[in-house]
Amino acid sequence: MRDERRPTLTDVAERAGVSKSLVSLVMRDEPGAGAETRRRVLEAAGQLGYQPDSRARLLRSGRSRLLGVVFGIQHPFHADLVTGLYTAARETGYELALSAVTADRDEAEAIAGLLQDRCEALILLGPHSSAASLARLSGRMPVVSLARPVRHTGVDVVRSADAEGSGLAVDHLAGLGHTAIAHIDGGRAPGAAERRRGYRAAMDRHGLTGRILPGGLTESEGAAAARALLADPPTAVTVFNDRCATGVLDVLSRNGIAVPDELSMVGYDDSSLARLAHINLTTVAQDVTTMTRSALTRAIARVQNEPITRREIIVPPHLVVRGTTAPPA
Amino acid sequence: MRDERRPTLTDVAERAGVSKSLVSLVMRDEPGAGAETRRRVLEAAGQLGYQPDSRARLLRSGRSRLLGVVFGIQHPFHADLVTGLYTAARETGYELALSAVTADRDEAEAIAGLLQDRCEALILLGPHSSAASLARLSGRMPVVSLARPVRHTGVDVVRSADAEGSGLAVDHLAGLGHTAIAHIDGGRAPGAAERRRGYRAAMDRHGLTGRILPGGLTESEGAAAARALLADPPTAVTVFNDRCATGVLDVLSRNGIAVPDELSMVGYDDSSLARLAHINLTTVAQDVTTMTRSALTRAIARVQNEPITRREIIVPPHLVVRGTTAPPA
DNA sequence: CTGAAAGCGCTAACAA
DNA sequence: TTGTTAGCGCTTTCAG
Repeated sequence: MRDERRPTLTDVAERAGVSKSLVSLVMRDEPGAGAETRRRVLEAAGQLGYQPDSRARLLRSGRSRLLGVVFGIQHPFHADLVTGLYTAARETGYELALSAVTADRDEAEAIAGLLQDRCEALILLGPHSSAASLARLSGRMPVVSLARPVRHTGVDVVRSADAEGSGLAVDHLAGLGHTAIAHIDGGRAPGAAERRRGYRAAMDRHGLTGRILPGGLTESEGAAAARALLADPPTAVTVFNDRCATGVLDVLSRNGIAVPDELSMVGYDDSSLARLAHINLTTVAQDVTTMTRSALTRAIARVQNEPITRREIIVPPHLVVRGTTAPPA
Repeated sequence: MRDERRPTLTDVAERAGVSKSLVSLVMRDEPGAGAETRRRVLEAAGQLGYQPDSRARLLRSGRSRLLGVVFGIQHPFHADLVTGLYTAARETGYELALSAVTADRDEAEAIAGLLQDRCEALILLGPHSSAASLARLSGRMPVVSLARPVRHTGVDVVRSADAEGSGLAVDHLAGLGHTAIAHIDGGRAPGAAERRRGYRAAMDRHGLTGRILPGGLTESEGAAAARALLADPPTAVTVFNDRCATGVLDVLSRNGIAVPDELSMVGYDDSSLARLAHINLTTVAQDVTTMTRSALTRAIARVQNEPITRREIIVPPHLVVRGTTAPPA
C-alpha cells in the first residue's frame, strides 16, 4: 500500500479534465482560472491527496524560497529565536530550513548543508565564524547575523542594544539603592563585549566603582564565577545571560545566601529559564519578536534586491522585574 | 557580484571538455570514468566552485534521500537526540531535514512541512500525536517514534527500557540503605507510565512501600512536587527526568535541605543538564548513541524495504552515579 | 570508457 | 479563460 506512486500534477489534470497549467495556477492560488474550473481542480486534488512537489516547483522557477537558519541546538535562547522565526515566516511565502550546530557538527558544516539546499539567504544565530568567512559567504548570498555584531559591510546584523540593556540593569539596581554592583561577564561570547561596556558606562554614570568577574554563557561558568564571588560578595550582580545566572543562583542558594534578601541579581535574555516560577529571575528581555521579524524581513528584502539604508538593526531591550531584585539589606 | 548564475553541471562539462554524464558520474564517485577524465572534471568543478543542485538531482532520481526529524525545540533531551542523529547520519548517504515543534507550531504543522520536502521517512522525537494519526501517517511512509512507545503495528519504536531504568535507580538507592524512596512522576509525558511501573516493581522487589507524587517534565513541575515533598520528606527520591529534577533540587536547596546528605536524588536522561558541575546529578542515562543509531538504521531499512523482525527496539539504560546520592544520614 | 537523448514534476511564455 | 510548448539541472538508459 505504501508503494503507490504519489499523484502528480498531471494526474490531477487528467482527473479534472483540464490542462496542467490550470492545475498549476489553481494550486498556487494565482488568478487566471475560472471559478468552476478551480472547484473541479481542487476536488480532484483533494480526492487524490495531491501535494505539489516542492523540488520540481523550485527547480523550474529557479528559486527555492528557502531561508536557511543556523542555530545552536544546546542554546535555550536560540530555541526562543527559532520559535520567533517560524512565527515570523508565516505568510511570507518563504520556508525555513533549519540546520543545527551540535557538539559534533560545526558551523561550517551546518552552513554547507544549507548551501546545498539552495537557500536564498542565511540567518545565522550568534554565529561564531570569523568575520572573514562570513564576508566570503555574503559574497554568495545575503547573510543576516542575528544577535551578534559583525564588522563587515556585506553582512546584515540584527541585535539588541546590549550596552543599553546592561545599563537598564544597573539603573534598576542603583535605583533600589545598591552601590556594590558586580558584573559577571560572558567572555568572548556574542554580545558580551557590548554588555560589559554598557555595564561600565552605567556604573560611571552613577559614580560607582565597577567590578567585573569572568563568566561565560553556561551554567557551570556562572557557578564558577559565583564561587569566586563568595569571598567578598557585593550586594547586587548583573550577569551575562540567564543560563549563566542560573548557575550563579544555584551556588548562592547552596551556600545559604538568600536572593534577593542578601544579594540581588539581574540576568539577560528573558529566556524561558528566567520565567520559571522557582527561578523567577529579574532580567533584561531581548525583544525576540521584533528581532526575529526584523531578521526575516531583512533577509527577504535582500533576496528581493530592495534598497537598504542601515545595515544594522538595533532593537531596544527592556527590563523585566521579577523576584531576584530588592533594596539592599 | 552576487548575481552570477551558479555553475551547472553543463558548465563543468564544457570546461572539462567532456559530456555531462561523465561529470555526473565523477561527482557521485561512481565507477565508469577514467582516472585522467576524473582528474580533469574535478579540477574544472573546483575552479568553478561547482556544487550539485540537490533538488534537480533528487527530482531526477525520484528520491530525496531525506529523513525528516521532528523535535521539540524547548526540550534539552531532544537536543541530545538530534545531536546523535546528525552523527549517526554521517556516511549513510541520507540527509536530515529538521522540523521543530514550538509554542506556536504544533506537531502536525511540523510534519506537514517535511511531507512537502518529500522526506522518505520520518523520525519523530517523543511524538504527541495520537496513535491513530501516526498510524495514518505510517500508511504513507515509514515512521519511527523515538523515545515514545506507540501501540500500532505500522509504527517503529526505538526507546529505552524505561521500567528497567527506574529499577536501576531504586536498586541503587536501596543498596545504599534507603527505605523511604519516593518517585516524582512525569504525568502523561512520553515514558512516564513505564518509569512509574518500573519504580513500583522495584519497590515491591525490595519489599518497600512506594510513594508517587505528581510531577511533569519541566523544572517548574519539579519545583511544585518538591514543595509537596517538604511536609514529609523521604530520604531519597527518583525523578521523572533531569529537567524536573533540577526544579526539585532548586527548591530543596532554597529550603536548606542538603543533597545528598539529607536527601538523595536520582534523575533520568543524563542530559547535559545533569553533567553540569554544580548540579552533578546521579541519573539514569538513556543510551543516546545507540538509540539514535538504531532509529536511523531502522528508518533506512524501512525505506529500502528490508525485512524487519522486531518492530520495537528497546535499548537498555544504565546508571550514572554522580554527587546527588549517598547513604541515608 | 564515453556521449547522446529522454525525462523527473513542475512553471512560464505564448498561442488559441 | 484555457491549452501548448519548452525547458529548470540533473540522472539514467542505451549506443558507440
